[in-house]
Amino acid sequence: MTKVRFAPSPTGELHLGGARTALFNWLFAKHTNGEFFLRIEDTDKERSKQKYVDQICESMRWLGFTWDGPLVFQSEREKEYHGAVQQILKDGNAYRCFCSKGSLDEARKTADREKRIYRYARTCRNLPTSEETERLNKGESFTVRLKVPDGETSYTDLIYGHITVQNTEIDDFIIARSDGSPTFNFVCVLDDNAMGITHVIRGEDHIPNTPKQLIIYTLFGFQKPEFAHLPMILGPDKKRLSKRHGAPGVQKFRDEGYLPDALLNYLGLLGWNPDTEQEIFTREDLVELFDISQVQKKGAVFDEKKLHWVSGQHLFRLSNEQVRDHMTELFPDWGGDSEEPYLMEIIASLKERVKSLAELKSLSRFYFSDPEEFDAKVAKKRWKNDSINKWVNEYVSSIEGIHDWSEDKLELALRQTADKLDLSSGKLIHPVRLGLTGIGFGPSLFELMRILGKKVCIHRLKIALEKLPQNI
RNA sequence: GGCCCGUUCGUCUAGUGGUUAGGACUCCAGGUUUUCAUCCUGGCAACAGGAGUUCGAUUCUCCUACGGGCUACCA
Repeated sequence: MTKVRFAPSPTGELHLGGARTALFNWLFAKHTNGEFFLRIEDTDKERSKQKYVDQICESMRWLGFTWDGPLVFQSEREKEYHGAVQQILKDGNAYRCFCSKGSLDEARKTADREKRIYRYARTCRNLPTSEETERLNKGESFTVRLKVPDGETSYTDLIYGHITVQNTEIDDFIIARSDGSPTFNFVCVLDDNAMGITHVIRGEDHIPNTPKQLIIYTLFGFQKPEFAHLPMILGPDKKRLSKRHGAPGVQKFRDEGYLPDALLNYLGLLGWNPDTEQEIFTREDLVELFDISQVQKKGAVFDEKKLHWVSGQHLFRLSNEQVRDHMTELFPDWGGDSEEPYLMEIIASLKERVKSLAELKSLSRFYFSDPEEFDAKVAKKRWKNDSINKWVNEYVSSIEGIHDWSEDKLELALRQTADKLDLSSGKLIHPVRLGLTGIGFGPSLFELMRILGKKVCIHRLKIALEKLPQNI
């Protein structure tokens, strides 16, 4: 059975890049009927925060990425890591390094200045046991470095293909810091092995780490997983979208009213495509079609305009009830104490003209309260002079007598009024819309009038007749 | 600097040793619509450059350029 994991470090909220890595892992797991785990990489105690753990979990839930088994925290596995460090030292595949941070920094700077390639000089690689014991007894602090063997390391990436690195390019890297805590490349292997991970799917930025980790797998005799590296998500400047460069967190998209499935759809198509001309996919479609070998190798620029479009497509494919559920989840106050059927009418009239839940909320305002003000630009264009008052008044009189408050009747009344006044219907429709909603766009006038009801319409038009002429 | 990776319209992408290089988003024009949105029609717009292989390269190879990642006692 395939087992994959998403392993964020809780040093920030879940951002787009992380969300996509999680998505591809999740899709891969679901597509292969495997398991998907969530592991919190909190070995960096300085920067890891509980707040971010909570935020990441919340975002994962919002996206619908439920994980199998318990949440794994690296901070809870220190004993295992410590044992492994002792083991690898005992095996002679790692050694204690007494070089100070300061002297290493110095060596690095010197190499830079002299335009040489910096490599750790392996000063401590073959220290005589006596010297090592002596320095240990003196209480000198040390790190533990891996003894990188000669030769080369290669693997076949599920996305990038064969990758080979000469081991001479790999430093004897540190696997345990001077405070005894293990580093990423070491614990990553230990955990993936312990969790039985079969496929490591992560960002392209980990490609250089993979040979290091492969060496550790070999040294411990662990079974190696498959690796797949995902290209980066780029900003408009083609630079990696990262936290430092203001990568938006997943929660921002939720707050702006994007549906999780829309975000998933968009993110899925960013760097992957199932070789069809279809663009809109449900979560189930994605699971069914996902194939990691079709993932693109180059980074992809994030385009919010297209996400916006995808979002609109998803929104109008939902039933009115589904939209209502999303609205009440995101905006608990939305709709106030309005009756269910009223909300359904509202959603039906708006859902295909908006692209996000936030837009729906804002456009629906006039359904719940009288307009507080009238769009000045529209007023200037549509309510130019006093004769508008006369026309609107005439229409109000004509609809006051309507008992069957239907769109047909309302339209008939309007056309008759317009005829009587020798006007094109538009001359009357626009001012009436403005008076009723305060804005110059929205659903069909007669539809929104029907939904608002007779009493509200007449009331609002009377207010408008008083207020709007003041703006002329 | 070194190592690794990449390069088709502005963006996301499809594609083939011979195609009018296809689709989507954006943008523009027109149509529908009482408005907006939708919808429909149309338009702009790409194989990074050079050499080689070949009857023929966007497609295969090499080089260059450009872009990205890594180069920590971060992950």
